[in-house]
Amino acid sequence: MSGIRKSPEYTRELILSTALRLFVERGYFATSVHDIRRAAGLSTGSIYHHFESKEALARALYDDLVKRMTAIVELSAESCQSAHDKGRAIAVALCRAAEESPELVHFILHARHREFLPEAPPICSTRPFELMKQVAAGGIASGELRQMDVLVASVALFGGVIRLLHLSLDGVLDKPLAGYLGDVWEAGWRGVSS
Amino acid sequence: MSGIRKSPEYTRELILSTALRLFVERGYFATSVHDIRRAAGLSTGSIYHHFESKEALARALYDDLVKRMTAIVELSAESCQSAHDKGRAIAVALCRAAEESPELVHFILHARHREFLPEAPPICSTRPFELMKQVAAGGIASGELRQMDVLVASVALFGGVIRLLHLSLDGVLDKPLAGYLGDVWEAGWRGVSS
DNA sequence: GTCTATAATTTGATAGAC
DNA sequence: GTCTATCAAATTATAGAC
Repeated sequence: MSGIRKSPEYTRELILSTALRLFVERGYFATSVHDIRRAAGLSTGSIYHHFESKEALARALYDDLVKRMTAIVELSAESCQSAHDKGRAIAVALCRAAEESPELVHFILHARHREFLPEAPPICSTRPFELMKQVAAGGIASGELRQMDVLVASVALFGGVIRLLHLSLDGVLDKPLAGYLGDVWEAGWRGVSS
Repeated sequence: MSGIRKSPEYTRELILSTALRLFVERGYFATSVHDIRRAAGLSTGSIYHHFESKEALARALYDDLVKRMTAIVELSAESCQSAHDKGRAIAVALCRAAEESPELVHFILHARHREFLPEAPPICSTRPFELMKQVAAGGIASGELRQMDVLVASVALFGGVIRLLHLSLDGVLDKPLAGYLGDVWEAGWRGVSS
C-alpha cells in the first residue's frame, strides 16, 4: 500500500476530489476530516500537510470549482455572437456539466458556502453568474431583448434553467435533463425577447 | 427569572422559533443545542424535555414550516380562478412571505434538509411545490398555456420568481422584492402562455 | 417542567517517528 | 511527505435534584 508513492499533486487532488464527493453526499459539517482520511485512504497527517485546516480545504475546493464553472460559462458565451445563442450555449453547457460532473454543479448551486466560508461572497455574485447577467445586458443593448431591468432580464431568462438544474440534482426528474432543456430555455427566451 | 413561568406550549414555540433563527443564520450543523439553549434563555434539560433529540427538533420545525408554506400557497391559489391569476397570487404571496418572514422562506428554499433529515423527501416534492405544478397543469388543460410538458411549464412559469427569492435571501437585491416581481412574473407568463 | 452537573463521543488539529 | 498516536475542546444526550 504505502509502497505505491504518488506525486504530491496527485495526493492533493485526491483529497480535493474525495472531499467534494463527501461534501456533496453528506454536507460539509456532516463530513469529518476522519471521513475524508478514510475515504481517500490517507492519514490525518497527510491531509493536514496539504491543507492548513478543514476550512482551508473547503476554501481551496470552492475556488477551484468556481474557476471550473467560470471556464464552462465563459467558453460557451465566447463561442457565440447573439445574446440568444450565447444564452442557449450557456444553458446547454450547464446541463451537460450537471450530467457529467453533477458534484461540481451540486456544490456550486446547492452548498451553503457561507455557513462554512463566512467571508465568501454569495455564489450569485461570482463570475459565472455575472456572465449570465452580462448576456442579458448585451441582449437589451442590442435590441434582442425588451427594454427592462438587467437583473429582471437575467432572472427571467435563466431562472427556469437554474430551477431545472436544481430539480435534476434533487433527483426528481424522470428523464435526462436534455429532454426538458430545449423547451425550458425557449420559454425563458420567449418571456424576455422583443 | 425562573419565577416567571410560561406555559409549556410557549416554551415549545420559543425553542422552535429560536432554533429557526439560528439554523437560518448559521445552518443546522453550526448551531449546537447549547447555542439554542443560551439564545432561548432555557436549560438543556428543558429542550430535551420538549424534543427527543436535536434531529427531532429539526423535524418538528421542518413539518411546521412546510405546513405554513402550504397554507400560504393554498390560500393564494384558492382565491383565484384562472391559471394566470392563481399563479400571480402565489408569486405575490411568496414575495410577501419572503419580506415578512424571511426565515420561513429561507429555511424552505435554502436549507439542505436532507443533510440532517435523511428520510425527508426533497423539498420540491412537498405540497407547496406540487400546488405550483397543479396550477401549470390547470393552465394547460384550460388552454391558457401552450401544450407542453407539465414540469416544463411549471419550471418556466415559476423558475424566475423562485430565482428572485433566492437572490433576495442572499441579500444581493438593491430594491425591495416588489420592485422586480411584476416584471419577472410577467416574463414567466409570457414564456408559457398561448 | 425546569434546572445543574456530567457522561460518552466525536471533532479538528498537533507531535514526532520514519 | 506520510504515518501513528494523541490532545483539547466541543457536541449530543442523560441523571437526578427541586
